[in-house]
Amino acid sequence: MTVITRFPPSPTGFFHIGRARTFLFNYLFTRQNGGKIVFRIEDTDKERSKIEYEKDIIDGLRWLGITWDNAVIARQSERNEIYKKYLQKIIADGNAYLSKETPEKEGERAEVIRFKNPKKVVTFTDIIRGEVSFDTTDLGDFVIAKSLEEPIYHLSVVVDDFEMGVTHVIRGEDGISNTPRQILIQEAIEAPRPLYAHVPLILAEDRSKLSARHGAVGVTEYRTKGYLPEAIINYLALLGWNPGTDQELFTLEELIGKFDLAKVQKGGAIFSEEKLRWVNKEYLKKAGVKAVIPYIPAELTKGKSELQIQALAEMLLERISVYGDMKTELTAGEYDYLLKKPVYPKEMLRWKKAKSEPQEHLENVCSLVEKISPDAYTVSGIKEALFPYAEAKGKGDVLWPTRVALSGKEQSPDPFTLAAILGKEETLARLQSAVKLLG
RNA sequence: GGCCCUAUCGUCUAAUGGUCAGGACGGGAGCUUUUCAAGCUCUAAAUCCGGGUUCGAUUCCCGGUAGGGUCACCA
Repeated sequence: MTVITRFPPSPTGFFHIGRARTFLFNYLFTRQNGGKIVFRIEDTDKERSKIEYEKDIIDGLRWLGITWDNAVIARQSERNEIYKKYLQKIIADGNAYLSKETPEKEGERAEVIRFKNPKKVVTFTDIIRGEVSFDTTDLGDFVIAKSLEEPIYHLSVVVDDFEMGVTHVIRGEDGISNTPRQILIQEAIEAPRPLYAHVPLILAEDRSKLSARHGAVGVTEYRTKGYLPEAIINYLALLGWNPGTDQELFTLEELIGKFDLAKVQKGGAIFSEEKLRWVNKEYLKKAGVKAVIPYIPAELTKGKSELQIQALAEMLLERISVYGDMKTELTAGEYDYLLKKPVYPKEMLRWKKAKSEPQEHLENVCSLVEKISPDAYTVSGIKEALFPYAEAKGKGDVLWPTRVALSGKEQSPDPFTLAAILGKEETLARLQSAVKLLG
């Protein structure tokens, strides 16, 4: 039996991180079984469906690298003829009927189509949860369409899943209570019952269902913040599933190989951006220095040579978890010393444990820097030039004032890195200013 | 409230009818280092409660409690 699953977003909101994980689980399960995924836009609600949401979902999926298999995306709004056919059958069989109503809200109809509830206990097997039973009596005769031309979600889903040959319905736990009425409709149209798997919800800090009121929940927002798609995939896969080993970092291929739907957790999991940041940092390290360069804010690279940018990128990579951190820290003034000449009290130039005066050291450092050839003016080249002197005179005595002269800060990257980023000319200028300040 | 689902460190989770209940993030301490960052090492921290079953339950059963989901002419 070929596995067929589906991505059935309703374009009534931006691409949510929780939906992304549900799609990911569908994706992993289907790929490992050599199956097919049907992408289907559930836009039967014309008022709430918006093209911008649809675009956001598709863009987000592409960015994450989650693929589907139908070249043309199915669209429920174009399938009314099909639903109508099934509605007519259900009515003809006596399983549904036209019902007179008293409209209470705007837009409500005086006549709708209600399903004739057989009032029985429905039991289905959930791959994640085992047997689940519902008594459908409490559901009453629920509405399945506003008219023959306007089906409601439950009807269209069941018809589509049947027509498209869906074998596995993998969806969020919030869909579990929809299952009994959908099974009832399946039975009415004589469709086989797919296998169900209800994955636990992603929760906010307060353990409620993660939603827009909890801040960043859109995939696009994480993309804008500078997260790597691989990191998000990796983190999301681990939220509610694990391979049973200590491994935490996986490629998509590894996930496809190791994922096990039946081992998915039953309880909801709180989304931790803290941990996502850690995963992302691991991926940043793998991507390396070259990958950081395009993301460095232009203010920091302006007028800098390739060697300088290289040193800058190395320094930044060590300090960030997400590319967007560079922008955040820049805005916070974290890198002001790279943008303008530092201002600091001259006492700062003296290391608190110093045994000698900084002025002479700074003068000597100046002349050592002077002698470095342009192509050796790198972090390691500068270190090579200065370190023997620093070791001879006391590392703190020499390096502390050098670093402060370049950054004007108690805490900053090391002086070799700073010198390489600033460039020879600026480095010398700053060292000379420091000497002048002391003199 | 009805119905459904769930319950191991703060968080994500592993494990077994018998272990010092393991790992990761985050926290704390230390090492390294001119400072910061990074790195390394160490450390604190959990089986919701009450009954059973059992020689023995975190694990199996029942009850409670707590949390979540869902109860549309939305999806």
